[in-house]
Amino acid sequence: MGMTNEQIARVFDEIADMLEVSGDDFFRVRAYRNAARTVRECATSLSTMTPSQIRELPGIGEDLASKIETLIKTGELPLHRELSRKVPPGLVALLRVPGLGPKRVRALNQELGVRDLNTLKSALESGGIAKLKGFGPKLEQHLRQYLAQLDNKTPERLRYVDAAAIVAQLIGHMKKSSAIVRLEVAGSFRRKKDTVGDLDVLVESTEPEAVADALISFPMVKEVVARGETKTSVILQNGFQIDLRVVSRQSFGAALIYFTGSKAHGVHLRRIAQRKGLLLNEYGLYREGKMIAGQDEEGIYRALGLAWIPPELREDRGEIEAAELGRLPRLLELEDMRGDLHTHTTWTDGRATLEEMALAASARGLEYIAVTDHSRRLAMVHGLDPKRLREQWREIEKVQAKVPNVKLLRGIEVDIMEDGSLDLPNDVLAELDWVVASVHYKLNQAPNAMTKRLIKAIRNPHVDVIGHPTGRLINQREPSNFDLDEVLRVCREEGCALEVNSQPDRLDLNDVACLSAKRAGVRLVISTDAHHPRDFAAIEFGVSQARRGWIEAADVLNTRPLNELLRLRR
DNA sequence: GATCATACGATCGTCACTATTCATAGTGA
Repeated sequence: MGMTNEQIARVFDEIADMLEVSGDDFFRVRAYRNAARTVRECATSLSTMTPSQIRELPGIGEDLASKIETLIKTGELPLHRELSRKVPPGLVALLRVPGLGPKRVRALNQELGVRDLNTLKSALESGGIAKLKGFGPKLEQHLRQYLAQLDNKTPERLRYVDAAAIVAQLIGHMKKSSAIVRLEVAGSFRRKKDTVGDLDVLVESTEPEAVADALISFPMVKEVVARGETKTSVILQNGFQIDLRVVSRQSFGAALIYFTGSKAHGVHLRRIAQRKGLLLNEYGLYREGKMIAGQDEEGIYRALGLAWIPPELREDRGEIEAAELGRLPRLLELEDMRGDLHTHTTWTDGRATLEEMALAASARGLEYIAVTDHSRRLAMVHGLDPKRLREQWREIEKVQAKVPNVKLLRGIEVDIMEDGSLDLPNDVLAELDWVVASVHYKLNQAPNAMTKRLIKAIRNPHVDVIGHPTGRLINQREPSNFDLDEVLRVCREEGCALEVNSQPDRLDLNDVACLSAKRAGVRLVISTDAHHPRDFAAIEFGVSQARRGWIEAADVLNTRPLNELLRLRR
């Protein structure tokens, strides 16, 4: 049978969710969550491990080991099946509603028969929720607001990273077809937008039928919505749509421009073509009915008098004017990144030891990393107080001796308190090589208060950079509201940098804010916020956002060699 | 459910904030 670690982890996570709303023992729930995490992070496939090796994993005892064995052998688990039968599927989703946890969800279910978002809505309409034990008028009001906001939300777009995972599988599958000469994924995916609504797949082929068949046989496909001569559309099990277009070699470049977009970019290009007495469409660039370009993008841009424009810039935010003048930015490249200035270890909520992180950084060829664990305000992750921070410095010294080729900077991710003060005293901060200051709670402060809070932190001379400045979590949490221009002004004045956090659900600052920062003369830091060795790879996503924001290597502090970086500190 | 270790039974990351029960349960980071 065989199951991937991710699949096993998911079963355990679902069991934990279902046990939780069933009101099962909290520690049992946590045991399943821990196990899910262990399995997910295990570097070798559990299907290839012996039972005794599995038993040795931390948090996996006799019982869970045998459950894993059952899963690998049969692909399912009686406990999971039984719980799925007992617990309404929509009930688990209610745990994600702010203000609702296992206890309240259970109460809603037992007292009012609430099973999912819809029945919750009816319960709110018919009243009575506020009378439930543990519920009151305030909470009822919050729930109403939340549900109303859900209603006007546009359908969810996938995070770039999730789209990328689908693309990787899709390409692996399609490449097996010999009918495909060339394949490119266009659309917002190619422009590296932080979220992707659907996939536009462009294929060069002389056998459109065979290419369509290849797409339709992709295992994730749930439904074929359209099938024509050159266009096929399918919907995947997760609701994501893929549009396939088969084009000829001579039109490939024109189609690539057309389907990469953005729409505004395309409109602007066609206007330029018109001005020159040309016609641009998805098949090519024509003069008096005769094709003069179309096979590749460069040729079309050239014929329009433009330099080739990187997809990340194609938003009609001035890139066409810049291309006309030969003044396109020389965008930041992945290879420009020399160090990572935001990382965590097992001293707080990291999942790997300082040594493991240092070795991973070395393996990736990084020149330096800042070890920036949390400060004490984040009690849940056992945030560092001055005493433990100093203890960490001793370990940094020891690990540095073992891993000499990556410079380990003594850092902190210090919490910005509600009033803008910092969670560690200045004399301690003064001893550090690198200080990231971040907001982790009370993210929904009024805009004025949040602006003041950030500015006070920026004015602290020890702060090098503000971490994940808006606090947004893609599809989960809105960015906090503050006056970005004012914050940028003070950053510029104080020489404080802003972070582009590369975690796939943060990407914070986003592309537009990167551009604003650049225009305001504020330096950026692109970091991964790595909690695990494999997180270092996420730098790719931060770099993409920065590229979308016209960022060049010179705009980013951690493209510099170490000595230059330290000199540039304020 | 795992772990530790008085080898059975206790312990398992903490703390601040919110709403309601105004001292405490529930939630969230």
